[in-house]
Amino acid sequence: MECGDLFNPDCPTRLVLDRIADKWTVMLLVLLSQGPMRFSALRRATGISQKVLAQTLKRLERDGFASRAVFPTVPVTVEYAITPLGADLAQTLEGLRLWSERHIGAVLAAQRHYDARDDQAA
Amino acid sequence: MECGDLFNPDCPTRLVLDRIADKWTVMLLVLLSQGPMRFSALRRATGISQKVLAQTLKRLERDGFASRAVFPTVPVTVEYAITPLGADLAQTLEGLRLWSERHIGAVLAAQRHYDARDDQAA
DNA sequence: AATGTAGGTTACCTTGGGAAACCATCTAGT
DNA sequence: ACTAGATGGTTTCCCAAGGTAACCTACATT
Repeated sequence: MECGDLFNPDCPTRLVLDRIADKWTVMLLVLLSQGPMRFSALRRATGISQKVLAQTLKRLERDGFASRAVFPTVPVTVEYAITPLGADLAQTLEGLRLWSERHIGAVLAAQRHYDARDDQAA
Repeated sequence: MECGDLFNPDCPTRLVLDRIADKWTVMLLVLLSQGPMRFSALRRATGISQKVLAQTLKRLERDGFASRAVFPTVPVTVEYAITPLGADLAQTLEGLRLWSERHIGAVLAAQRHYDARDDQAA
């Protein structure tokens, strides 16, 4: 049942959107697309909690977006790298990052305007 | 403090990503970019719950992505339309929708592969 | 009077994220 | 020998966000 229709609630395409339309997923994929990174480097770069970072990386690996490599150094080194599929997605997500950085001013202005109007009503 | 650096945890750009990297936001903006829609039409098209739909639409309005118009018909008609800012964002998100629909097969295949490997280990 | 429709709000419960502690393994320092 | 420190997690607990279902207002039909 691979209907390919995002707007059918029973379509598996929705599952894909559920996964990739997530702030941590976006941030990790954009980071990994710049080069492989280790667990603690990802943690420091994003500020994500250890638990959720581990969960999110597991999902990225399961979905075929990232690969996990363990090097028996001491202490152990675990490196996460992006896959071709993940790189393809990251390119799409990069547009989202650029949009955020470019339009944040407009969004904050809209919020101030909305909140001011709200105060009048109250 | 509009630093414009997505990877700084204290940067307001993160707030923007938090809002737009959300599955309901993506779906609603893509829908609204095709034309204005009423509350219940959005509800039927997405399957989102009434409570969360109302919340998400309020946020979209506050962030300047959508506008709300009330028509005093009976019963009352409330129409949501996309704004220029929202349309700009929706164009970026449309890429995400297309990606989901085009690569769902690869993702499902990766999941099957991962799960099969997992079964062996167990 | 009862029912239906549109657009919500409210109460309640369950799920998921965040903070902090713990753990295994090895090395370096004293 | 003992302690501290780094890495990559897992576990525990708590709180906020999401889902379900019931209710509400206003009017119109039957």
